[in-house]
Amino acid sequence: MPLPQSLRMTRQRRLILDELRRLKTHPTADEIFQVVKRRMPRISLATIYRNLDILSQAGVIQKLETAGLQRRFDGDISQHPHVRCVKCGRVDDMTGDARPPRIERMPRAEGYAIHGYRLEFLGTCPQCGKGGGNIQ
Amino acid sequence: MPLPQSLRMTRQRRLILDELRRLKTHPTADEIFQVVKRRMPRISLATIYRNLDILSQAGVIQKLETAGLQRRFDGDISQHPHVRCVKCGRVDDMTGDARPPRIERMPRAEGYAIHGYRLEFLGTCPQCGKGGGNIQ
DNA sequence: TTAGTTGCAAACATTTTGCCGAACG
DNA sequence: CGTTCGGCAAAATGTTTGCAACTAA
Repeated sequence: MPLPQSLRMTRQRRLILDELRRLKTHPTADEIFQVVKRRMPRISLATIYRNLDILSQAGVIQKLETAGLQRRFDGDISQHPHVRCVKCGRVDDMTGDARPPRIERMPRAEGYAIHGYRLEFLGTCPQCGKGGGNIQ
Repeated sequence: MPLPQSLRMTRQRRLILDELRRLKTHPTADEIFQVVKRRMPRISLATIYRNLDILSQAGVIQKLETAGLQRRFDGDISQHPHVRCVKCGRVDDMTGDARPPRIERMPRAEGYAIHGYRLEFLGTCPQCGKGGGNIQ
């Protein structure tokens, strides 16, 4: 479904965008839903999905291409590396030197035109590190 | 669900493993199902899922952590880079120098213990490269 | 005024689970 | 012969869609 000719800033869209930008947790659609619902109780999950889709297509937010069955979103559209906790699935920003790694000796694939790559760090988050971690 | 004390090599498991190793396409569970069904028509999709899960837990196959809603599997358990076609979702092996990139200046994340990273190349596959490519 | 948007419910797609009879070792 | 496994159907999970009413511009 292509973007419409003009985008309206509805109360719902504004709120979704504000909350996504406020959260630093790279939330899933449902996590955004739970937060937004506190301020707008009758909002529907479908509205969340539709707006996340429209906003990411418009380049206002990022749909993260992190591994896993659930999609996560980021209000920060700058390209920066993420860590994913292998135990609970939580995603955080990497801090410090955010420079991407230099890839020497680019591998090839027969017939493919390579455009780029996606890098995701794996680790154990603070919560899961101590206490053994609950697999979510 | 933990692995049982002993694993049996049933006809179903054998067939799933053989077909997965034969295919070089990093198939989804359903794609394996379609292929296996030709030789064992009464097999169930649940059996495919259960066996793919058990075999990957046992380290016999790989559950790929590629982006996207659908999981893909690889009968080759060596760590090697993959390309994903951004147009059709197909996944192929990278050939040539398969050495992982050297990451200088490892970024950090507060409180995380970083174990490693996941690298996935993006590109356009031979089919999608010519003809504009059909979004699947 | 009208194209774009919402809430709701229902549909969809993928993966998981409970049950019980079958079969591997 | 005990444990593991398979087939089936149903459930669970995450996402998308059709539609009539509503609303921002």
